[in-house]
Amino acid sequence: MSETEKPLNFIERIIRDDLEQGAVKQITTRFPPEPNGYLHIGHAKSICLNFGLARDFGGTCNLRFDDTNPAKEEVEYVESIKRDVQWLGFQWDGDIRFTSDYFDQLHEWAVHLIKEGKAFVCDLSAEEMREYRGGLTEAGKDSPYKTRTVEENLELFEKMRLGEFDEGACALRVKVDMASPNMHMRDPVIYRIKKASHHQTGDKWCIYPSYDYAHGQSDALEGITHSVCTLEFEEHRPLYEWFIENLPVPATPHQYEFSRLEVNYTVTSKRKLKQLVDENHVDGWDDPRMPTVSGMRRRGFTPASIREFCDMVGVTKVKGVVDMGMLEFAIREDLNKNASRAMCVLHPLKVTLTNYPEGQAETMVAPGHPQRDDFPEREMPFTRELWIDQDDFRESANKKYKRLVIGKRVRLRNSYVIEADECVKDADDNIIEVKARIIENTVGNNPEDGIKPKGVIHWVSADQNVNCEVRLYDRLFTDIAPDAGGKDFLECINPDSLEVLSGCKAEMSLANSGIEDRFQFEREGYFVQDSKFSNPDALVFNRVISLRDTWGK
RNA sequence: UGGGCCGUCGCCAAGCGGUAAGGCCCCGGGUUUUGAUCCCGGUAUGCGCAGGUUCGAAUCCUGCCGGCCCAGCCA
Repeated sequence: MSETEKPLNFIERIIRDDLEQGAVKQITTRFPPEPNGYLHIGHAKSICLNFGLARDFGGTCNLRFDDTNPAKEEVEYVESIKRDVQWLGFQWDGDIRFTSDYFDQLHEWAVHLIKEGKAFVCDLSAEEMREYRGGLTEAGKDSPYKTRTVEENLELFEKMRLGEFDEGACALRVKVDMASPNMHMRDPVIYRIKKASHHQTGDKWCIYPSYDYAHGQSDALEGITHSVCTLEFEEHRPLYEWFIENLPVPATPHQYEFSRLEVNYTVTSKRKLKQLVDENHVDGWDDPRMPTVSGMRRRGFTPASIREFCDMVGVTKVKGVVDMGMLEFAIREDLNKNASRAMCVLHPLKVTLTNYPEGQAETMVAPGHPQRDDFPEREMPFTRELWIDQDDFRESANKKYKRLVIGKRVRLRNSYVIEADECVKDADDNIIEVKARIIENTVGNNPEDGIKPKGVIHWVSADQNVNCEVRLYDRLFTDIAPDAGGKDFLECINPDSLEVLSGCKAEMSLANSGIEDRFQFEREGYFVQDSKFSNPDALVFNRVISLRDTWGK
């Protein structure tokens, strides 16, 4: 019992201690995406972490859009993010929050900092500011505008707010320490002019708070106890704390950092993902090959499998790259347990059973799931002409090949054992038909002559089946680290990442499947009915993931 | 080169001074009307390296080495 308990990660341990020591009564976390792109697998980890923490420790988790940069943000993104969070199985506490909800308070506190002599309006240009900031090894120097009086700063800041200055003409900066070895402490900008209308506040503002200034204060306003973010914000923590100490905020949240999730053979950079979409390398943000939450949804991943994957990889401060195989394991594990089985022939090859009467048909019955009895049985007609997969027949083969070979037997899944006699070829020497015979009385029984077939193949009646299109996906990139420095990730794109198969033949039970229904096409893999291209008259299935294959096709 | 952080099996990851969990991958074997699933078994005398403290060190100390991040009016 206790030996199977999962050890707590470092953040869970901090929370457990805070709760035990009474540092906090109840925890509140938040997932704070910027609505400037679609969520990807890395965000999924953050979502699972933040919402999971709240769930496991009896707290709550907010969804807050960090919308301080109207130039890059859009409502389309906030809508997709809301949908993705819910699809993943989480519900935020109360209403959706926006950092922009706090613009008034944030502005008021900026004025407060000015009055305290801790903030000033700086007229340095961006380039000048960079020069004054100094370098990694040398201290920066004070802005010549740092000595402006409180009154002057108040007046200038008000003029900024009123739109009297052009973008970039000046910015509000906080007086921290130009000599700090931490670059973020060198009098950072907390308000800048951006004459862009905002998706939430419209044209009310033309000055917007910076992330560093807005984030911690928003956390404080929402009563966030544990503000969890990724490693690159580690150096921002002293600044985060500086604001909390220097402003009359209602709470004292604390920031903790963990390493972001990366998966090999893919990219998780919003910029690159957006580029793939904008330059049409993929079919939109929800292309089934994309590592976005919407792409994975369309690909056929289940929310549970993504949660399980995030759980498997753990939470640490170690930068690492998780093997794609782990993600594949998570979805296979879920679908193996929960997807109903079906047969679908991807590359049809006709088999004519010469000893089976024309016009005759019997009904074969197959379990919906081999290990579960709560799935309804499937019925399928068996007829003289069938489809099997081209890969499942060879004129001759060595003994390792366990499928249909001339002169040999094979079991048709859930049906008869058959033996091949000959094959028919076209003018180009392509095999276009196999002539075979059923072995009598082998449905549910082994052949009476004791010659058992080596293998089992799937099939579909050539008379009654469901025609469909099947889309096979492979990894979007051929390089194990398309994101790694130096290379152009676009050149790593796998030209064969999508293979569209039309004229596939599926068993009749798939005729009434619905959008996003998932199946295991036996011996092939897991498939989902595509939410974009599939319709009742033209079914389209996406391969979520192939079956584990230790033989290698 | 200033500062911050990180180095335990091919990949994730436990371990918090008492003698290296687990998962993925991989390799054997068993069951099987899916070359799937499932079930058994195997895989670090060693924890970046070198010293030191200790009866005892992945865990403590010292010094190195390696990697990542920071000089946006992005988040």
